[in-house]
Amino acid sequence: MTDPTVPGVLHLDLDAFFAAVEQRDKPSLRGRPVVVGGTGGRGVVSTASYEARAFGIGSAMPTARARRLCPNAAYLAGRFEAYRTVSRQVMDLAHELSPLVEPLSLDEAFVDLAAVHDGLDVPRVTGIAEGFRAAVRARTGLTVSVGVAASKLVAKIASDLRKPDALVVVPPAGQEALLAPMSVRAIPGVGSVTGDRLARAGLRTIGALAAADEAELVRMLGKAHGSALIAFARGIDPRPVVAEREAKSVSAEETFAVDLTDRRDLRERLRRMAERVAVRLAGSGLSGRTVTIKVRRYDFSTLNRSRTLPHATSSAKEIAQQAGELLDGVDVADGVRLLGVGVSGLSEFSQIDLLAELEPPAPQEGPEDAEDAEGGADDGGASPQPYGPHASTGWRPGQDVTHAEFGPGWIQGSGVGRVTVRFEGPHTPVGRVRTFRDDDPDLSPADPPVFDPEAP
DNA sequence: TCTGGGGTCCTAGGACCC
DNA sequence: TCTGGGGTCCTAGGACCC
Repeated sequence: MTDPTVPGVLHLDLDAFFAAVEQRDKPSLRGRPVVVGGTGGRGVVSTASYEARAFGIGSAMPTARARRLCPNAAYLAGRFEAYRTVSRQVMDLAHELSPLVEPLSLDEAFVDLAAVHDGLDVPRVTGIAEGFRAAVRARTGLTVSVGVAASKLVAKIASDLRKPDALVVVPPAGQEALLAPMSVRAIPGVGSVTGDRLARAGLRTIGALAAADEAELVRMLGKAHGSALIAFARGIDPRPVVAEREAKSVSAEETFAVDLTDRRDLRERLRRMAERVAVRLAGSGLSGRTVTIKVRRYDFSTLNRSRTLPHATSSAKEIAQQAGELLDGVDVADGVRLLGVGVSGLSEFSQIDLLAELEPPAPQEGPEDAEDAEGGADDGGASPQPYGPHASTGWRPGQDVTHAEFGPGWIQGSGVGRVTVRFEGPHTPVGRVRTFRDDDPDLSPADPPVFDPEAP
């Protein structure tokens, strides 16, 4: 439980994280608009650099619209391996402040300072937070915004207040004055639907919400949301910082470049996604009892179908089998734009599951599955690929590569049998561009470049 | 403008059990 | 005959977050 009289909760939020890593590793992109996200026809923006935001580009915007707003930005597919490495470094630094670190995503976390410090006040937490921000910059070359307050709610709002590269400490006594005039949309958990509902009831600011009638709010938004929201508005947030939350589900999904209607094709894609889910389950030593498929249709309407097994599984084959049967119950004739599969009801891997994985496949499953696999493989080549030209060549914009003669670089673009590479890295000057045939044997994918904090 | 991929949490109805 | 009360599990849908 957090102490409402002490500014003991720190929230950290890396600035324009994915785009900032790209600009760090690609000198030619520094100071320029950079957009990381889906680069295909149906992609959306994950992160826009501040230079790109000046053009009106923001998260969750369709990339096609971003391209119209700023055709000259660099559009990159994202390098999650590199982002994970930086994230780990930042979380390690957070652990030096307190063992109680609660990551929310790759670029955000809460840290419970009160868990290790007594007598925290504004000057003390300011010193701690500035030291942390300096350490992040030195270790990763990136800027991080930080908010410190007496609760998670206010710490998170504070970190967002003067982004980028800012620290905001909210003393408990200043909390009410800060919150009252802010829009209800500033509260995490109030999105467009809840925001509109509140606005229709005349509740636009946190101050107005704080004075609202709780029973009415509960009627409008439901028990949990209604009472939590009014408490937040009144500055009451007793949620503790919780380290190491356990995963509740593991899933994979894919939006297709073109809506699909062929059942065998869909089934084969579902099977491949089931494999990815199974690999990740096994990687974390988990298995689950409930298999869910997600189907988004041509008109964006989405449905889920799930089935709970008497036992937990992490077998790709079994997940694919269950998912396939669930898909049989869904009408796909009008076109499917997204398909996904997930496993929930997770538990730690049991001995029984381990044995089942080691045993040969049950004989009665054999023939049918073999047929499916063959049909799917035949089908694969002719089917529409996700995200057009990049997927077919294998080169994705932003991807790290190395060339036998020219060394390390990154893919600037590809198409019509050619690929353009810029040869530079985090500690080089802006590099030169060269174009190759996209099947040039001298060109190969590479690991992300290593950022060296000691480099000049 | 036309909407990704990976998640979390909540609600509500029905089955089933005691 | 005609109708309890509570708890848990399952399924489906939806809001929201980064």
